Parts: sequence; structure tokens; C-alpha cells
Amino acid sequence: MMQNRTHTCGALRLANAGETVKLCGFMENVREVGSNFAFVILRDFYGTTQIVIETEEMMQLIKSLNKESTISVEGVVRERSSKNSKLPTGEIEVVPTKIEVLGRCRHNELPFEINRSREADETQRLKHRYLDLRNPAVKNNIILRCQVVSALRKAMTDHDFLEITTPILTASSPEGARDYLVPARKHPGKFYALPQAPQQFKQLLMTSGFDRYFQIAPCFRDEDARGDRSPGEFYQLDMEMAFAGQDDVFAILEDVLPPIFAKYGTYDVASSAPFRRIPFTEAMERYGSDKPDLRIDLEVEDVTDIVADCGFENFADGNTVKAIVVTDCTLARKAVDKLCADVEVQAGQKPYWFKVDENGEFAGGLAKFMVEKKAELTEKLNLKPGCFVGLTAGKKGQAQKTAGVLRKMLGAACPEHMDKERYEFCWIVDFPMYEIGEESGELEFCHNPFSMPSGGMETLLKAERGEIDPLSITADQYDLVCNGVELSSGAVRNHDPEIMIKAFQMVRLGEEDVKKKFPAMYNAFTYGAPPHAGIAPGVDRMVMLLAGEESIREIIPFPMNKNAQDIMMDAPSTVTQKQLDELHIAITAEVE
RNA sequence: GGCCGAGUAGUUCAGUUGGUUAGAACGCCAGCCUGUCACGCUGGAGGUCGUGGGUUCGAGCCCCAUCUCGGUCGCCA
Repeated sequence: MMQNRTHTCGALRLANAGETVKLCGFMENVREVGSNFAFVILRDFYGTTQIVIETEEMMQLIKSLNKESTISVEGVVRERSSKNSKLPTGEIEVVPTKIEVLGRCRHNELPFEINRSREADETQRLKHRYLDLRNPAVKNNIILRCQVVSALRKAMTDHDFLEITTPILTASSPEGARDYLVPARKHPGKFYALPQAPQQFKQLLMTSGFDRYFQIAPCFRDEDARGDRSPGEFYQLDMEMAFAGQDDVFAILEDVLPPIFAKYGTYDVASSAPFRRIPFTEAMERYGSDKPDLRIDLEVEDVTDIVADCGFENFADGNTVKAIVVTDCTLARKAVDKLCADVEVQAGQKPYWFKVDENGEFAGGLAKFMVEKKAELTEKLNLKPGCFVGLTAGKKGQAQKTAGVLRKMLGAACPEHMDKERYEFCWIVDFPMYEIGEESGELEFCHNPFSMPSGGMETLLKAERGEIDPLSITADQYDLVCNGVELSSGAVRNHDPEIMIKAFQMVRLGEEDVKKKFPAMYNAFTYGAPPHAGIAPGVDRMVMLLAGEESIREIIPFPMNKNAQDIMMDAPSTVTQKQLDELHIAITAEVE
């Protein structure tokens, strides 16, 4: 069967009138408007073309086919007598001389209507993802993803980065998340792990003398899903640079990302280099979050000292109280209540509020407690008639976090305080190196132990001698944030075995632990390693931001559901006893 | 694992205080229709109201349990 098309379904124009053509595609719709007269809409990847049916023979054939069958159409292009200006191919139609059935659709009722699949039940969509993807609105997100990945590759290559692939079957690593394990047939009782990130390999590449590495890297983490977090697997633009530090990494991404965001994004404005740099503690103070959405012009203020003795129970007892002022706030009472309820769901804590009415009087919510502090609050918060003041209280961290959620919600609810149509990047820098563990009550690594403590060995020695508080040590670690979404974490790596050991000693571990946790890296670094730094922006989240999608599943070709199941392929699934025997695996749990 | 929401026709949904034969739209089937383009008109088929139990003269609706899906928190450098 020869399919050789002469054109795609998006190609024909009035200039092609009179030409003999052959098209192939899916039968999207049939509009019968007479006994032997109908219009067939033929759709392929590129567009749709109208086929006009005018003979009884053709009519019989078309009526025998279900929608979504694939057919080829040979015929002559003709100018339409009634044109459709909404379609690129709307000025012409094809009068067929021959129609051939290529793939019959055996179902006269589909699980959902193709061009309305986004409204369908998500389980149905995922089960029939191949049908869902026939919908141009769904397919376009995947095309966007391809274009973005391609643009990222080109930009990185243009900056002299080499794309190097690293192993998928590797060793379990102590990176924090739960590993996906693969049983090793030749080594009973032993397991490979799928990489949570190519972290150690890229650092080893630096140690090998490669200068600039990148990879669109698949990463695997066995953790629960979120709206913006796919379960199981995801992709990162993983990169690392030798003889480089924080500024070098920043410069690359500040050059690579904004043009791609501006070109492929829903909004065509992206921050230009250099991105704002905000120290972690400042971000928490001013925005109540380490991933602030800078499109929102609201900031968090501290009013602890002013309101501590106002008589409202929750503001006393050493609690921290944070305030967010919204000028010219027009939120209705109902909207305020809804907003407070939403904040409570996300932050686990209720916010409080009061307003300044048109006469300058405090009103609503906590106003009666605030009235006697009116002068001080008015001065501190620069209050004017029409201001809405949101308040949060609790231990410092909790009050900040709730204020951060409140700030985000207020921004979303008050368009005049959020310039939404743009991509606003920032770097969060100077993350703390250590924290007091909630369970242990002792000093622990705050994030990952790969990062170089700022100031290196000298800082650690000072802390050891008791000259500085270990909690005040920051790491040369940074996050890239865009519109309130954490795109990426990166760091200047600790490439010095002695500093590594010292950093571990701070948390009561030692040389043996370093060797045990990162044997390859530790050994490699003893042979002379270049200082190096890197970062790994999440590809899925970037595409999500660019596509303006709320769910990560909309930008993944074949996504899994919330419970990490591929219901189309039926994965995970049971395997045969023979397979288990070969792997020396015994199932001890009840299997449904 | 906790909390919140949802589950009714192939699909998306409505269903009042518990009360006759559970409705609509789209889709599907049949008929009509020669310029449709979300084609139109007429008619028709299609339901274990997620599942199990309970209360009641009577349950889609109330109660209990359970399953599934989604959101969120925990978790995730």
C-alpha cells in the first residue's frame, strides 16, 4: 500500500487550486448536508483539510467508517464556494477521485471527544493517551516541550558545553529521596539504583578534566506526586563547569534562559541579566518563602514588638507576628474569608486581618485589638484609608511561612498588585549549611553535603573553635526561582577531601562516612580536582511555566497518575515466577 | 500516612426536605437535508446512581465501612 502524500493537511491554499493531490489523515468529522453530499474533515499532525463528498459511492464508503479512522484521499483541489476565513486551508477543498481506508477505527463511540479531551476525566485521558494526544491543544504542549529542549540543547552547545550521557543503572546514593531499585540478576541480593540525579557522575566528569558538561538528564525519585511534580521520573537540564564558581554558573543561565522563556512562553517578557540575588534569610523575611513570586509587589513586615501586648492571645507568648499590607484593597468580605480558608489549607494555620476604612478607622477582623496600636501600626506599615492588613502569628518560621502563603494568595486575588504577564527570575543565595534537626535536636546538614561551605576550611575551623555559631555558616548554594516556582538548585561543590571530612565532622560524622557515602568522588578528589560548580533546572517545570499549565501531566507525553501508575501500559505489574526466580526475589506482601 | 473534594448514560454534568417512570447537553443509531465548517431538523437506543452494609413504608439523596481519582500537607538536596 503506497501512502506517498503530496501534501499535508495543513498545506493547501487557493494557489493549489486545480492540482491533483494526495492527503493522508484521521477522519475528524463528517458533516452530512444532503443525501449524497457531505464534508469530511481530514486531520493530520499539520492541520485539517476539507474533503467534499459528492457521489453515492464515496458517501457509502464514508458512512461505513467510524470517526478517527485513517484514510488516504486522492483528488483535485478546488476553490470553495463558501470559504472559512478561520482556517488556514479554509479557501479550498479536495474533491476525491479515490479514497482508501488505511486504518479502520473499530469504535463508533470514543472514550471522549478528541477535540474536547481536556475536559474529560483524567483517568480516561491517561488510559487512552494516544487518543488524547490527537487533540491539537494537548499535542501542542508536547511540541512546545520538544522545541524548548531543542533550544536548550542548542544554547548550551553554543556555550561550549558537551552533552555527555551518564549511567541509568548505577549505585544507590545518599541523596535524600527514596531510590528506585533494580535487582541484579548476576549478584543475588544486590541492587542497582536508578539515579536521582547525575550528581556524582558530573562531578567525576569535572575531575576527569571535562570543562563544561550538560545533559537533558532523566532523574528518578520514588516520592509522592504533586501538581507540579511528576511521580517517579522527570528531566533536568543538568550542567556543571570546571574552574568555576557561582558567578560563572549564573552568567550561563542568565544568558540561556531569558531568550527561550521570551520566545516560547505564554508571556513574552522575561527578566534580563543579571537576575536579582536574594539571600535566603532575606527572602524568608521579606517574602515568607525561599521561592518568592516577584511579580507580586507585596512584602512582609514584622510587627511583633508593636502588637505583643495588644490583648490578642496569639500575638503574645513570644510569638512572631508578620503583617502584609495591601493598599487600595477592594476584596469583599466573602473573598477575604475564602482567602483565609485557602491559606489555612496550604499553611496549616489561619491568618488574621483588619482593614482601614475610608475614614481611616480600623475595621473588621482583629480591628478591636489593633485600635490602641493605631498610631504605631500606621507609622510602621504606612497605613492609609483602603488598606487591608493580613497578619500571621506563631513561631518565627511558621509565621513567615503562613505570611508567604498569604502573600501569594493576596497577589493572585488582587490583580493591581501583580503584574502577571511576565517571567520574573531571581537567585536565592547564601543558604544555611547546617540546621538543628527536628528529631535529633542536633546539628545536621541543611540541604546536601556536596556544597562548599562559604569561606571553606577557615570557616569550619572557626566554628570548631567556637568563634562562630555553626548555624551561621552558609553554603555556596543557590536556587533559581521563576514566578514563585523553584526551577532548580545548584551549588559550588566541595572538591577538597579535607574540607569534606571537616564538614562531616561538624555533624558528628567522619572520614569513614565520607568514603562510604561517596567512595568514587572521595577517591577521585584525592587525585587533584578542579573547583567546580553547577546547577540543574527542571525541564518539566520550565515547560509547565512556558505552557501556562497547572498540572505537570499536561506537558509529559505519557504521564503516570498520582499513584505512580501508568494505567495505559498497566505499570507497575506483576511478573512471572520464572522472572522472580532468576532475580532471586521472593514476594512477601499480599499482591492484589 | 493525615486532611479536603469528587464518583449518576459512551463523555461532561444537573438531580430541591428522602416520595410517581433518575434528567440535560455532547456523542452514538435511524430518517430528512446540495455549501456545511461546534451544520441544522425529527425520532430512538443507552443507567448495578463506585462497592458493601445500615436507617426508613420508601434512599441517587441520610448514617457506617470500603475502593478509586484529584488537590493539599507530610515527603522530595
